[in-house]
Amino acid sequence: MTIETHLKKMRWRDRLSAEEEQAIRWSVGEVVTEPTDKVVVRAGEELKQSMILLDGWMARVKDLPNGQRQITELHVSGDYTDLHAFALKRLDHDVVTLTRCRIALVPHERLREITERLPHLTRVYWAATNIDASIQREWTMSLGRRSATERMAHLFCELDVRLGIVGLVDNGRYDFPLTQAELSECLGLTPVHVNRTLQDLRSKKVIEVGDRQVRILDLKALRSIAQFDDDYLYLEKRDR
Amino acid sequence: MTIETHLKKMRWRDRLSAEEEQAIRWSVGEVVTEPTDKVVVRAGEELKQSMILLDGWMARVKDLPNGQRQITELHVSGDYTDLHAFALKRLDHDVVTLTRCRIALVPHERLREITERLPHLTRVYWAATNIDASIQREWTMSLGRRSATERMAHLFCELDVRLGIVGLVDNGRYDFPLTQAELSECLGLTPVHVNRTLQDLRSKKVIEVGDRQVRILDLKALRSIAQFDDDYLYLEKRDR
DNA sequence: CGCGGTGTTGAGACCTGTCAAGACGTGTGG
DNA sequence: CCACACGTCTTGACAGGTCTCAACACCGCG
Repeated sequence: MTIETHLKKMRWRDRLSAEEEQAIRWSVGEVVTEPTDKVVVRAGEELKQSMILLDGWMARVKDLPNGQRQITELHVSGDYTDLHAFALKRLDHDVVTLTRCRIALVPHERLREITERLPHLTRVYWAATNIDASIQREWTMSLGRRSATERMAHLFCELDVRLGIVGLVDNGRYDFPLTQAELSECLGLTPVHVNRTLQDLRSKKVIEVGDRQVRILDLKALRSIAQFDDDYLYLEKRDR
Repeated sequence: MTIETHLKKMRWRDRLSAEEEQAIRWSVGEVVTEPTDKVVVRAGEELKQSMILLDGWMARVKDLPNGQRQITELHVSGDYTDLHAFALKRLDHDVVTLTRCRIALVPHERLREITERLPHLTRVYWAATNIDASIQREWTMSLGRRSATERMAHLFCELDVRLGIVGLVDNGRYDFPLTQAELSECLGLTPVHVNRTLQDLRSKKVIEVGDRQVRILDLKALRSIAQFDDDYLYLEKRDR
């Protein structure tokens, strides 16, 4: 995968001019590879660049003093994992790899230049961070109001859509490299209960999870369990 | 309260030039008053303006098809309640009043002009929406990993800081107009359990809640219960 | 061959939810 | 001024979802 994956995702929601696409390509500096389970960005540190994930899975993680962890968002190919760091300068959470990852680094200096010269692209990227926030809002709702089964079904629906956008879903099947422990950190559950909830979904014959991949057997039923509505993913073109 | 409250909050995190402050003042159009419990913005509708809350309390609410509700963020005087609507054009949640509110309306046309002419102010506002997202992330963490008592303590710590910024805390005391039912929608609990959790905090002699106000008796203990750390509120000046 | 990480299962505890009833305060209308 | 309705807060008994702790199976890998 290349930076084209990121462009593909951006084009899903906005019409980008040739100049803007060129600016995006120009903004990318070094491409690096990071191993599994590496804390790529640590909460609080001063940041001079942001990252576009080309290949692999990453996550935003918040730590509690007592050692508990909450994953607040998952990132897949084509995602800007910490574009918000450009405006914030430091983050309130870690950014970690969940698999081996290829990452394109974007110096903030270049993003700054985009905000100086390309107001429309700036608004588009602004919207991108807002959509991240929207996803987080949906997770908040899941944690507050959905049962374990619903919450899990919802996550798999979300990933189905987000991976679909960048062509990573094949016939209801997609790679899913998280361990049950990591999944439990997304869903606010214990690993044991994640295991039981997976069995519940499996027994309902809507989804199979295992072997580092997800297989959706009955998307309609899965969405119905999750009360899933993709509005919050803003999959539409708008003038910005 | 006037638009000055909003400026006060902005100045907490950024040095604004005279031109930028003027642009903010210029951006404000009509000021309107809305009654309690009004849905001011409904999820999905096309938006042409955003709102700065001058007086009162508002909230972002997400509805589930089955009628359950989750409040994903509370807004107080000086907050932009839906600045993200500028880039997104529609929202994935409602924005509602919790009290009688005075609201300044800001046409998106003027925000657009700011993004065309004032890149620094644009980055500052971009950061503002990112801080909203950070608050939401912290709520996600609360819902995922903190117990009812911790979660509630955390919320009251957060409000203590956020209201303090705009001068609405007097000696550990601040107005708090939410009903226990509304509080339960913030915390992902039932109203009954909110009642019991309040009694728990009260019996620990750290806080008293009632009569539409909060009185913090022992801030240190409250913060310790909540494992509160205000990093996520970004209360520092940075060059953007 | 043994080890660590991951997944699975069982029993019991605990936190939070559900349901129901009553107390209290406030505003309204007779 | 009283009667009443309504929203809010409070309490109790019980149910249920999720957690805790512990043990074991499985597997890839050194």
